[in-house]
Amino acid sequence: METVEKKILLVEDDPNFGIVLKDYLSMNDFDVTLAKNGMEGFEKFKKDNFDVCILDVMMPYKDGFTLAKEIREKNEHVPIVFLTAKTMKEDVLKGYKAGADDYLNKPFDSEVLLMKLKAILQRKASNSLADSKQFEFKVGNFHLNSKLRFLKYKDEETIKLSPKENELLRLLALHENDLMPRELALTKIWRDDNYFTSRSMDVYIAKLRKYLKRDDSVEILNIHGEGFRLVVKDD
Amino acid sequence: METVEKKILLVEDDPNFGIVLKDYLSMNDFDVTLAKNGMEGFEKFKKDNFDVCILDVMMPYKDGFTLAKEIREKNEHVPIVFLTAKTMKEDVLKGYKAGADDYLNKPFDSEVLLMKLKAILQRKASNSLADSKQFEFKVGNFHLNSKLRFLKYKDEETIKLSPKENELLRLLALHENDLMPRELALTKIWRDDNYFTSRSMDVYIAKLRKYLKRDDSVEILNIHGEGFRLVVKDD
DNA sequence: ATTTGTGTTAAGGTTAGGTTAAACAGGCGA
DNA sequence: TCGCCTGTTTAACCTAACCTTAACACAAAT
Repeated sequence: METVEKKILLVEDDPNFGIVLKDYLSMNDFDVTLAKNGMEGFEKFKKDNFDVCILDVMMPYKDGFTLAKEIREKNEHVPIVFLTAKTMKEDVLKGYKAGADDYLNKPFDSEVLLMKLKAILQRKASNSLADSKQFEFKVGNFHLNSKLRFLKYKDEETIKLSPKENELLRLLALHENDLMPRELALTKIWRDDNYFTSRSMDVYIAKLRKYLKRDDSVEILNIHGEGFRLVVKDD
Repeated sequence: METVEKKILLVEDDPNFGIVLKDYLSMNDFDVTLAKNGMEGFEKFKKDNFDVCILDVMMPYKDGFTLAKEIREKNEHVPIVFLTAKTMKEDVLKGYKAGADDYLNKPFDSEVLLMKLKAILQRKASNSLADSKQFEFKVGNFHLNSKLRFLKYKDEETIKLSPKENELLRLLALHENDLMPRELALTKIWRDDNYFTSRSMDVYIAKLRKYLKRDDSVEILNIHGEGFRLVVKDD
């Protein structure tokens, strides 16, 4: 199993710098969405759930602070990091007032940014108590959202999952490339381990296999008498 | 009622600087405990509950990083701010690794420190606070004014909403693109969760769907047995 | 060879949800 | 007081979603 990459919203008006930073962060296993200005940034923010926002302060039309305030209105908790060329004290103060989590002066060391992001995300993760519940997975070219109960293939179709389908696939994903014991699913999902629930589970395995057929690199294998194995082949 | 002053543990080996900073923070309504070295700092940390720790990095015997690690072992969440004279990248990285919440280079502006402290404490506090009252939403091409109970489509018609319609749409908007659990609406709006209130809610969902029909990019989806999801598609 | 386990499809039953319309309730003006 | 308006609930009917069970075929283990 692989956890879904953390989503970053990067709002930066300088296209060159924006692309470079985006690529750098992507290389470091972040899922980066780049917006070219404050307007676009806010639109993108509303349409998705981000783990961190990185905002350039100086942008035409809508500066980083204004954007930050709008973002804060929609989401009180999402961490915000400002980038600025200025090292003016007023700006720094304004930034913290706007709800910044951190502050970086350009030019900054990309490794430092990485560290800050990691620190912020880690802090956030440990802040939420019920974080043991994991509900987003990347399985081959599929994306499983176990909270909203859907499976998406390559930004194409969205497949709605029934509660049982969803739970079963989630359990398989949690044990990706490893044995997911029959008994585990039966006790966790069906709360009973008998002939009929076991057959019911097989029916659901068949359903999941049908969904997963559209990606050759993903497969549910049976381990006779033991359970199932969700296999994801490398490309 | 007045909130109790926030407690700060300040660990700083330079006595002059330490006293000055302590007084400055005290004047700004913090309850500051000053320790002259890492050893003393850790002892004091164990004996009390602090809201923030401010640690000098360069101290004899036990440096700030080592102290931070010890503190983190005892308390995973307490925010830590480092002070350092050095501006070395290695130090900054080391700081974030040690679980820093923020980082300040000496000499720093005391007002900036104050801002950072406020930001850190506020963030921590608002993490536990309930959702703020929000009354205006943009949902696709609609504009919802929840205070005046109307819904407007593209500067065209103004649709008046009944109290229940309004509250329900507001709840959905607050959870845009995310699950709005059935139970949440029933307890928040209907104050009772039974068969009939649940059916009533379905009737209201139908009404809202009728309103939202004029914009193809907006849709209320059902998640069987869980609740509803207000989805706004990209253009 | 026989038993036990799995793959798969389809039928059946149950519950949740979509929708419309009628019933009900309270406020308000005639 | 009566009727009307508005908002809300209840009822009714229908479809969709979900899950189990049955049935039959095949595979694996013994």
